[in-house]
Amino acid sequence: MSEFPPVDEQMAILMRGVEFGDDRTRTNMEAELRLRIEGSRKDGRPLRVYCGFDPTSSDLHLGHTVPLRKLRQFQELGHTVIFLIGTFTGTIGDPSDKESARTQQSLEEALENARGFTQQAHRVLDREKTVIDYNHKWLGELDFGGVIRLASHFTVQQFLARDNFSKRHDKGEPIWLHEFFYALMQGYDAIMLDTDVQIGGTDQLFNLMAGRTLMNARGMRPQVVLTFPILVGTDGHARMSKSTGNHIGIDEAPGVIFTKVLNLPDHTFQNFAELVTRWSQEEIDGMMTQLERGELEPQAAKRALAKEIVSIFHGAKRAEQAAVDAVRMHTGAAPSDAPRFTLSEEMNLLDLMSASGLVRSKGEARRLIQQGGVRLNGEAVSDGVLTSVAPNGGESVLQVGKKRFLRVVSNE
RNA sequence: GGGCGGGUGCCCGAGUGGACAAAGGGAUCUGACUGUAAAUCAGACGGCUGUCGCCUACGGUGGUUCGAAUCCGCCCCCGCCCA
Repeated sequence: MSEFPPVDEQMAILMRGVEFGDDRTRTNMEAELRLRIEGSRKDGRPLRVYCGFDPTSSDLHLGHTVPLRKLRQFQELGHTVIFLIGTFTGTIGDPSDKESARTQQSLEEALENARGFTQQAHRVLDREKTVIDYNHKWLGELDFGGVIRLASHFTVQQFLARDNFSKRHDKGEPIWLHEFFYALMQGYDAIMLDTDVQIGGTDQLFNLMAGRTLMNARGMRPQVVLTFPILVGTDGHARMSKSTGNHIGIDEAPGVIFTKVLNLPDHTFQNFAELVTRWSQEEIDGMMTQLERGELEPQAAKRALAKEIVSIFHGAKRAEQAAVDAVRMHTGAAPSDAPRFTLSEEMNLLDLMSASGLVRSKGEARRLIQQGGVRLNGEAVSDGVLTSVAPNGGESVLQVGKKRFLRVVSNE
């Protein structure tokens, strides 16, 4: 049976982008993966590959797509991919994410979020070939004895060696006991899914390794672990995450994604190009050289990046539109996807801005107007109460700052 | 279980009876500048209100007081040290 591509071909694709803290781990994992692939080819058995995602919100962002695209590659090579939703782990909070260590959600919330998650994941994964599973199914069933047995394979020192625990420990910041169990749960997932390979971000290395420890303890062949670089957020430094507020959601409007990418700090270009585009390494290297030589404007590079990213999730046509809109917006015209507000009676600007959701409160609207940040049809507004808009059949454009637009229309 | 120190606005953090919607910093927003970037400078940053005004806020709750983020009682939570 050789329905799988040759080993070297598979290795080349799968190892692309893999990053470990040290070379030893890399060589070991690479060797182990090769053995697995050889075995799979010989027996005609697809590898079982999984990656877990905590449904802390119902939306996936670009950071999630990095491992998703790797899963997709496994799928295309004929392997079995399990999209595991952390319906249980999500209720605990991953200590890798300092904020979420505290916010625990209910299973109901997790399941609710999982719906949007799955739907969005199918934009990257092959719907037909993806196995979806939920870890509350087995983690929720584990009894206390089972938990203790899992815990007995680790020492406290092992956990304290982990960067984010040791730092917090030194600073006297709280480390909740339940946070320690996060790694155990992820490891147990690997056991229950009987995986060959688990992938994740480099920040997940500890958790992925815990899976190996536990599988070993059970006499199972430990999973191969592949980790990938972390995608930075729009601030250019911190890991992309919704709770940090530096994310670019794949379900966001094309125009929003486009401008967010365009506004990324220049130095993030390579990180994004390598992790979230379909460009080949050669193309990216070429662009990097051009950038260094000053032959390519950083902004032009980001424009191309923005177009590419939008077209991945929304198609080439809408990416083109978003590019056009970005230019229009720069000249003060409303983009084609600006929200609309239908006026049924004459309203002053304060009421209009607050009713349409353009601002959170009238106080905010007052402040913005005072600061000269509000324009009506291109003209700066000086008073929100005296200025009003009446339904006249035409369209008025209300603008806040540089990016927020509202098209005010009336149904007359 | 004991001792000590804490719990303040989105985050960090000052404030120990009135001058507190609460210093300062960060984040954010607006303006200037600019490459629709970064950096920098200026302003804003609980809600309602056409400037004086009102309401809601300093872990929770109940008090003391003309008046409490500030004092007292009880409760909940966190850190350090001891057991």
